[in-house]
Amino acid sequence: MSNAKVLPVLEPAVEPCCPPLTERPLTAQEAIRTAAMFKALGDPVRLRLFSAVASHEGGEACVCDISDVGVSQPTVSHHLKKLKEAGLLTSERRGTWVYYRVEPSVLAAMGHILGRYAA
Amino acid sequence: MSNAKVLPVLEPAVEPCCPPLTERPLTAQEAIRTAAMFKALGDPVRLRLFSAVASHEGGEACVCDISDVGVSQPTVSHHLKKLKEAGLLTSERRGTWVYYRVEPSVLAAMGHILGRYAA
DNA sequence: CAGCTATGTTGACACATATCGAATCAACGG
DNA sequence: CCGTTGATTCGATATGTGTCAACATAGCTG
Repeated sequence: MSNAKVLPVLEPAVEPCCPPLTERPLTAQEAIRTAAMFKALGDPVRLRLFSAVASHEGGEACVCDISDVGVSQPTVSHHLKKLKEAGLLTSERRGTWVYYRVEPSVLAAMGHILGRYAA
Repeated sequence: MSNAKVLPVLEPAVEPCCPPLTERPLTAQEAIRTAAMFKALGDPVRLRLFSAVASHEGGEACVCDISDVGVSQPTVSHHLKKLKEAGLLTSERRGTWVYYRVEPSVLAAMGHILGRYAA
């Protein structure tokens, strides 16, 4: 028992977690956290889905708009779930369709971690 | 024999390949290319190794300086090879030790791809 | 309510990858 | 030239991951 911070999935790595890669060597904890964000974008299908949402009008898109990436519908759903778990996307059901939206803070954190190279 | 451009490892995806994720949906080709870069940083051990090199004095470090990440020496070598194949690091042998150095252009490309979020 | 469409979930499988031990290669020193 | 130390490669294995078919769920519409 003890504390309730055990569940890893409830912490989508949104908070400003880690310093730029050039500042000092990351600790094991920081590396696990940061790697999860990069890993989420480390798959071509996920990257295309994310890009489709990010570039869509209004910063959001329903699954029906973005599901044409060459894989089956369950696979699309699977990848969207991964992106959501990584904190990169949020979803909301409005009637028949489910809309996905980009979470800017996590992208900002990734840009921050890349440090001076990203500038 | 024929031409010498057969080896795939000679194309480390350094050139400015892709637009920001928010500009338009990535094509399949672009996504494969971009995902490879993010994937390389999507492992905690690789991230720690890369951070150790990036934050080391002079922007370079020998394997002996950074191999204390909790995995065996062959595993360290394996991950460094992956980072090199992704174009994130370059290596050079000087006497007994091998020195690794950050390739800034790839990091810049990643920052560019993150788009306005990284700023 | 019945049927239809849009998403999500489950189970299974093929493939990739992270890891280690052992062997090998490279440089240095006696 | 041989032994030592650092670094990579090889072989094997366990785990992770992407994928799809089948099924389940949610909401609209008649």
